[in-house]
Amino acid sequence: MDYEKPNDSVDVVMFTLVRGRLCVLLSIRTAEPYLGMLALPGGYVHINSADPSLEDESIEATAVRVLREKLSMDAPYIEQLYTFSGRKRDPRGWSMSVAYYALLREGDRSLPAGAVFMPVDALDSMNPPLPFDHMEIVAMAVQRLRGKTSYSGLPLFLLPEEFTLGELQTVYEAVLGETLPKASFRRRMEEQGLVRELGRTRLGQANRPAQLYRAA
Amino acid sequence: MDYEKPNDSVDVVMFTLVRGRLCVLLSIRTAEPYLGMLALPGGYVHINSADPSLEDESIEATAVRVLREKLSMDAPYIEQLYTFSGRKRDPRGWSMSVAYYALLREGDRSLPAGAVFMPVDALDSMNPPLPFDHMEIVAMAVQRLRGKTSYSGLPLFLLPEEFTLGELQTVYEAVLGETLPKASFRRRMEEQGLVRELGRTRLGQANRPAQLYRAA
DNA sequence: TGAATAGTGTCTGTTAGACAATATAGA
DNA sequence: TCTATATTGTCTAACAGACACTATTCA
Repeated sequence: MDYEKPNDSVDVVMFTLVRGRLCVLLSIRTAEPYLGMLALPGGYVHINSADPSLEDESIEATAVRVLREKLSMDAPYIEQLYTFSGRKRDPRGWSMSVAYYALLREGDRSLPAGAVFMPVDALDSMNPPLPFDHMEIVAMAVQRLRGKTSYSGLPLFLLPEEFTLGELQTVYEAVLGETLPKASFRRRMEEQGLVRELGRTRLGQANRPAQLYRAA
Repeated sequence: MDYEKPNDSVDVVMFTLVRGRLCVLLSIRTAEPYLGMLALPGGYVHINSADPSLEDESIEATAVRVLREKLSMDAPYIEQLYTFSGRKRDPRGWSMSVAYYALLREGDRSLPAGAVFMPVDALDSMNPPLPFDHMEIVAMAVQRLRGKTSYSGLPLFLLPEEFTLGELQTVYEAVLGETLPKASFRRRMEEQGLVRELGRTRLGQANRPAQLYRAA
């Protein structure tokens, strides 16, 4: 194998909720190109044939390591999104980036310096826009998240471990960008067995207390 | 970038129908490792910073080139599946393979020497099994194909351009591995606007002739 | 008591599948 | 006419959304 090889890296779209809005984590770049600009956190794959204990087990391990090293974060959900490639996406030359998206629970948030949560619906009007093809990556991640939200319990990873059905519905609505009928939503959560009732309630509000649930 | 880099390659799961059965294309390996064994067709990404006209525009272009060069085939549909990675999947060392799956129309078939179409439901009992992690790749491709089949017109790419609704239903059933209710199937194709009636019929059978359709 | 949200029940239009009746070619 | 498949129509059970009624806490 003496041919030229692409640069292999990982980019992560980390979603979370901030005051009920769907946000992605952006990080200020500390190296060229685009030094100082906000971009998706990412990094190179680590390989070390001399000492395999120092290398990434797989590209997903790279993604997990990037989140841990650069942001001290451990996401409860991470999934491969798509692999972006070509000469033009990175000024350093032909590159391949395996994009992942991850979900972080609302409130799990001790952001290191240089990182921000940006509302997804504000990205379009961001100026300057995200470098590389990161806009495209985020767009695909949002599309995937919405798609899976419509038939799965994925948004459960955006909430604390205990939550009410009202809170869960609010999260679904934030992700999908539309309101949902209450009765149908509750029926669906029950019937699909996505949640488990705890038998405790959340008091302190001037209304009937809500049952607490966990992901099933 | 003076670190070690993974070997980047592409593997393609090419689906087609042979006598109504869903098959994948396997190709006899002409190089080590696993020389002489049946495996998914694949190849390395071509990069050439000296002469960009010789290089692959993207990893998808690599997949298309592999099909063309090694098999003289041009698939009407190709889509990225997943990226597999790690040290152990290839004895040559840490590697990354972007897997694609493609659909070929039934009948478009002038197979080069060393290539075969293997029924998907025969793969489990293949001995020796496919090398590398190709079994896993095919399994994921079948899963993706079935998933998309249940809500899209993907199997249209497995048929000749003109077909009857009966033929189309047979293809859906071959892909999904289950029979479908006729009336519902026809309603769905019409309502989702997946097909267009041509106004011509297919004669020659001892029964009422069927209308011919095309993908809409 | 009133406000606010939680939780539940009913109704209705839509739809997927079951079933079967009719249509039309060749043998 | 008979056989085989095409095509269409009807019925029904299941379900999603609309709507609204009841429940329960704090102010």
